[in-house]
Amino acid sequence: MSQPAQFTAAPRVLVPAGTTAGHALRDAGLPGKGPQAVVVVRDPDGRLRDLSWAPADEVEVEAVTADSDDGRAVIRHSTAHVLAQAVQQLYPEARLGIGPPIKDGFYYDFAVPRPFHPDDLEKVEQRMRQIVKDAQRFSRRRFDSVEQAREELASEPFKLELIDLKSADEVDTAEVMEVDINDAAGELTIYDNLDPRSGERVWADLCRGPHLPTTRHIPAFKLTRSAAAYWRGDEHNPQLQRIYGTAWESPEALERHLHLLAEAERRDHRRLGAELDLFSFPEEIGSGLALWLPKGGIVRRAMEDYSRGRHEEAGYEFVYSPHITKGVLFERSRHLQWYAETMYPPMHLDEERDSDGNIRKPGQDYYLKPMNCPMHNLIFAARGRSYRELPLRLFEFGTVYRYEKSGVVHGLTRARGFTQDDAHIYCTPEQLQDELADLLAFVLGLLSDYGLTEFTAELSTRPDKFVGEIEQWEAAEAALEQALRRAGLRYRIAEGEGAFYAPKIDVHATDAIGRAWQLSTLQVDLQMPNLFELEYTAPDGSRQRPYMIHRALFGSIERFFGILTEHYAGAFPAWLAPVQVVGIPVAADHVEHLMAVAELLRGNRIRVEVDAGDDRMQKKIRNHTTQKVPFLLIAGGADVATGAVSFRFRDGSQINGVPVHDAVMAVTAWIQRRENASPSAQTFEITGT
RNA sequence: GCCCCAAUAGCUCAGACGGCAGAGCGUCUCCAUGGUAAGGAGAAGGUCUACGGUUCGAUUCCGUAUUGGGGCUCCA
Repeated sequence: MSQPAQFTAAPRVLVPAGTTAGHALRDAGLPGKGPQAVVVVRDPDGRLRDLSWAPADEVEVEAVTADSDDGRAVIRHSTAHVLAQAVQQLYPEARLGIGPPIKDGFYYDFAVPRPFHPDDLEKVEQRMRQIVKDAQRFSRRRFDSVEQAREELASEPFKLELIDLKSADEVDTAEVMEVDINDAAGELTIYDNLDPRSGERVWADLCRGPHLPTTRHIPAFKLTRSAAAYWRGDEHNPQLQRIYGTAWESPEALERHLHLLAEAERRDHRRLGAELDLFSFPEEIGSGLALWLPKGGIVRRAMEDYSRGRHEEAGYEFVYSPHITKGVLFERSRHLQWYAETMYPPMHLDEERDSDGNIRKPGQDYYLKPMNCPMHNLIFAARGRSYRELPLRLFEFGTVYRYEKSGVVHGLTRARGFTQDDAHIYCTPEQLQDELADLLAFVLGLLSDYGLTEFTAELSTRPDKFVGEIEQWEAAEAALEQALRRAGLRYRIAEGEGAFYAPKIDVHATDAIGRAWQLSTLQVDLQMPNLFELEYTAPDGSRQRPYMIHRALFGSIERFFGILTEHYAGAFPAWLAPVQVVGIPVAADHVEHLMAVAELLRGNRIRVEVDAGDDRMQKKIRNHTTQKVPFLLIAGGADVATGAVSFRFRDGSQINGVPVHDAVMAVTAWIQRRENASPSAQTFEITGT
């Protein structure tokens, strides 16, 4: 069936005066069931309305279907109401917080005497299914006055607080909490859940809406977890118990989502790190401090080697700096003033006391470095600098230590000790624009070489806590934005999210299952050169202050390694794989032949092993496939006789009887090309017999 | 840092109103020499995370700590 390209513009329908949107849609023949069901409508002002909405005059509305973003939000929000009702029926003492839709689902916060246990969630979910089956009608009702609302919601302290906040206009609740309790006319509304037979009110919740017509219209949902969360996201407020769930336009869509979650779990780098012998986090070392095992070490070094080569080509100079320094350095950089709480506490050294215990010499505080930039500033200042040296690009794989709060540490992606691929570029004001544009192109190019190809960016501007002059900040922000435009990168502006000393660009990459990860960061720093009084001599002999660009591409090697592990689900491209080739003899007689092949490969710097153990070959294939080895070379009597080997790839495909010389050349070429695709009989262009 | 959950062999996990500790995988030994995802037999392997408490007796119950997980907050 050939059809012209479809623009999926939402259908529009005229709603005559005195009838409901729902009726008009039904008359227009739009579906009320299935993933394409119309769940709400958008009025001419762009506001979403219940299907029971009956406009005073004839209007044209836009149908919002269940499988649209807005449609899903309505489904999820309605499901959150069902969750709240179920919880209050099972635990009558539970008081309500808020229950907004979020990415992929919804949550609802409750004040309860006892936190929810996983078993409780099952009970709640069962009750929710009953409520869905009941087909309770969501019915909108407007309060006549704030007082009336206060009276009706007297037993719900958090709802009262919302009413107070809203009527005092203290906060924009829509912005702060992703929910709005006022309707279009600025009036308070409540949604009653009505029993379909008796029409009696079963439950009610302060809400702006809109909602599905009935609870029966919820196509598919599932509760996922419970956790604590602070009321209105502020850690000074009481902690509420939050229940998370997910809801979708169809059971199939829910299934797809759950499958994606399972897929993410399968790819979890912490799990793969153990299975593939890449790294470990021994308790004896401490939270957030990784031990790299030999196989992880190989991958890491391959990553570093390639990055180092690219940086060399791009004119970077390589430096090294100590892990520990006297506090005076970080006083000068202001880190001790602004970020002391995320630094490991100092080591107090060199103090001397007399025999009475009185301090004779006060000693020094030494700190582990949380950043490399102050060190690099000292390298810049090690001697006088000329404009001829600029841009000066100092690069270091610099290991830093940050005392992250215990709750945020997460595998390699958020560790306490990690190594930044850190560089600082010192340049003249005239060079800044081009340097930034080149840099951004360099960043995207390098990341692509590791197999990440989809990028977006974020421009973070001046935060509340900042140093320096506002005009300088604005100039730097403009320079960054210009670089983004020149790179043609899709970006959004994150107001106030810059570092205390600099605005920045963050580059996000999308992985194989569609998750966005923040990777690279570029910052234009105006303050460090001032604080360190950095200078270069200009052509006219005057002393000038350079600009400084901070940048890290991987962010941290640990983090990037973790992300790549998840991106490839542990099946690294051959050039990064810890073991690139394993030779598997059909029987012991064929070991010698494979040893000779391995020797040839090893001569080409290929990481190759021959499995001469006494497992059966089927078992060896299984073992090395599980270990995600890209090339398995199998040899039996036929191969030995003809001077050949047989390939088996990670996907199970095979190429048999390839002459040894051809096989060695092809594998070597594939790896030296740094091919990111996974080799298979289809992609690996070589013929057998 | 806060809330909840968890911790048993190298790994994944079972287990017991409180009374000598279990499986699979892995490891080691032997047999088997097998053409594309688990051949067979045997053995070794444990302070049941740590420290306190209750108890005749604690891996099991209680408390604290450590580490991990899910969130909140945070992420220079």
